[in-house]
Amino acid sequence: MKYVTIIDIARELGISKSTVSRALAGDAQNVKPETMKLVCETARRMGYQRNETAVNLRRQLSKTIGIVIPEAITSFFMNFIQCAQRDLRAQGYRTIIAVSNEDIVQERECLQMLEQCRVDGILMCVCHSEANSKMFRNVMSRGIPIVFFDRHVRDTAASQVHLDDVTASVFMVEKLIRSGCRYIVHLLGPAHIGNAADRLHGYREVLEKFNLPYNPQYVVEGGLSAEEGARAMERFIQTGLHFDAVFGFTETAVLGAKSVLQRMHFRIPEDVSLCCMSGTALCTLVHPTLSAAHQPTEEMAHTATRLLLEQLAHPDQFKPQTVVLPGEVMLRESTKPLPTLETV
Amino acid sequence: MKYVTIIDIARELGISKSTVSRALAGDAQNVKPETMKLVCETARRMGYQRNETAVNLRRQLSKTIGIVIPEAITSFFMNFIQCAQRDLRAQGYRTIIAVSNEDIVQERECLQMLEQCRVDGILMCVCHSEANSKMFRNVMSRGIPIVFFDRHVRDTAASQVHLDDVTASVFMVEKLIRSGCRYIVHLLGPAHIGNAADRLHGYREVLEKFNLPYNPQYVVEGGLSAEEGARAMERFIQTGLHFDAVFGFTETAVLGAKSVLQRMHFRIPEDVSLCCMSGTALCTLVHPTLSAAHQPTEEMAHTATRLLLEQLAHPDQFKPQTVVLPGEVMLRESTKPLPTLETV
DNA sequence: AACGGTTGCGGGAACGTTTGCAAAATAACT
DNA sequence: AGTTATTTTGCAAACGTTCCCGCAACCGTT
Repeated sequence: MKYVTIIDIARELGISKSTVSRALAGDAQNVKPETMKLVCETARRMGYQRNETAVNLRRQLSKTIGIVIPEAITSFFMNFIQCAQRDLRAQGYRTIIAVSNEDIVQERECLQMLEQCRVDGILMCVCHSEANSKMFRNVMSRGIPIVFFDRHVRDTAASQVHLDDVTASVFMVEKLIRSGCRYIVHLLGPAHIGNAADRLHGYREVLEKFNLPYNPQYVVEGGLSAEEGARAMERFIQTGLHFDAVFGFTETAVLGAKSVLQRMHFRIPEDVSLCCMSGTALCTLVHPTLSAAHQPTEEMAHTATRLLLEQLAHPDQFKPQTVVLPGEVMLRESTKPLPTLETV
Repeated sequence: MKYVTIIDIARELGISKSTVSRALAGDAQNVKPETMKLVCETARRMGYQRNETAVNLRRQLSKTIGIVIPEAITSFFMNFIQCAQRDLRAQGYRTIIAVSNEDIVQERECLQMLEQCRVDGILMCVCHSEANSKMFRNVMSRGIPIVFFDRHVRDTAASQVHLDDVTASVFMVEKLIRSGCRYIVHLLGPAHIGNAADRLHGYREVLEKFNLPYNPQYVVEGGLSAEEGARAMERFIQTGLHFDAVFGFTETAVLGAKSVLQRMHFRIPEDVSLCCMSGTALCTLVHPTLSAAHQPTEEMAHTATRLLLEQLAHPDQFKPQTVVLPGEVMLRESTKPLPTLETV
């Protein structure tokens, strides 16, 4: 039950706790090599484990970074966390994860909890592009830097890193059209997620470029979950409108749509091409494999932690930065192959 | 940068910090109602956020529970964490997540980190059934209770909660046989995961029950990941042995096998039935949907946290307990339907 | 008017560590 | 040997809480 403290070690060796502290900190400037060795050895022998709580209280910082994510189902966030955690641990930071469950009230609670834990900084993926922005400002005004990732945040003085949604969706929808699709359903993301507008924008841009008519009936709220996606698909099918492709805001919703289509014996991709943004490893596990634009998860995590660590290291010369990363589009079995150059 | 402390509040009101502390703690016994209201109001007004670090140092505990998981890809662990987190927060506990990446060295580091953070207890899913058992004993001897979940741990004095692997696999394999399968491949889990033996045991038990021969060539190491599962499937197919079903240790490996089969135009379930243990929501997203025995994730999380909290509340009267939960078998499209009673 | 009981509050030590400053011990010079 | 640098050590304060202990003020009882 009782942990060994530096005082125990000091008593054991008949020296002062200051010296023990310095020795364990490896302060070669101020402690004789022999003493140092002696202290370190007895510390190991006695099973000393430094009390981080005391250190944090003394140092007035926690060496802890909070990570707030909206959900913990998609592997994207899990991968992100793992990457970020690795980078942060390398710099001696712990992490504490908080899940907002796509709920702005829970998101506020998460932030408050992180503040009480005196985190030094926060990596955050918001569940609403503006709902909690005054609270974000509050937190930052208390000197806790926030870096937003993945989802856009409207007018903030913080750094952000996210996908180039417009370019990626333009790329993706263009592929659909070049492969022969003309009637493309878009499963729209929720309005409160900023990226939804960008992805829709990309979709419309391509239609315009190819002189195809934009029909709002082909844009349906697809939600985030597989269930919502499935329901959206069913609703669209009931309209009786002809379609030959589905381009979705996110993977899970499209997978929901996919089940519906397959259950109704649509052939993929012969009858309907399927593709989405925000793809993860899941896309390669389903059948047929799903074409998708992937977030550069690792790069996003590296960039976000780098921005945060830089801000922590030099709070004075901080300039908010928005890093936009290119998505990687992977064409798989769920979309028709592009015509070869010869046939064009 | 500077947080408001109880001393600031005390100074503001011209009273002592003791009173402030008591008032904020809601100690109605020892503080006059008016004082209490006054203090709470000024605290809110001044934006007071209690310093958890100081509290923890003083209280000699951290109100923090560590959760160690082997990976963060499967949604099982994510769901588990979310459930556990909810239960723990309800009791005023924070959680800190550590991922061992299926590596025993990293697992040790995780534990050490948690000790340094002075966690009050640990929920743990081991990556090896015995490799770190002396360290587990060490941690527990220091008074930090551990509850192991999901994966079996050989001879430990700690509480455990896991699936009834034998029964669930018996049930699953029986379904295969009753649906007409005779040549069932088993994708075996890694030897260092205790559950693998139980699941294999269930598989053999059913064969015996139905007087079917046990052929070790039909049992192949399937690993944990989709890649390993795919490779295992390929290797088995190359043996040229006839098979009509695959029963896998885990979902991801079976999904890997599934891609291989589908790419080779095996029809599922007409040519090959597919099913697995450790199913998650993923099973319903793939096509055809995958029959699986599901872990009762929420129940497991509830039970594990309950055991841990009980042990924390009454360390003296602690008796290690092993709770074995029944799995829920879901038959989906990847296995042939059972013959109806009339036809039997 | 003196007493015991309650109520509300303040003083101060403690939790384990770091760190500025001063003191002591050692080394390096005259 | 004496002085000055230099290295090595110890003292004590601080971080923000909690909580034991004691003191005062008030209450009701004899």
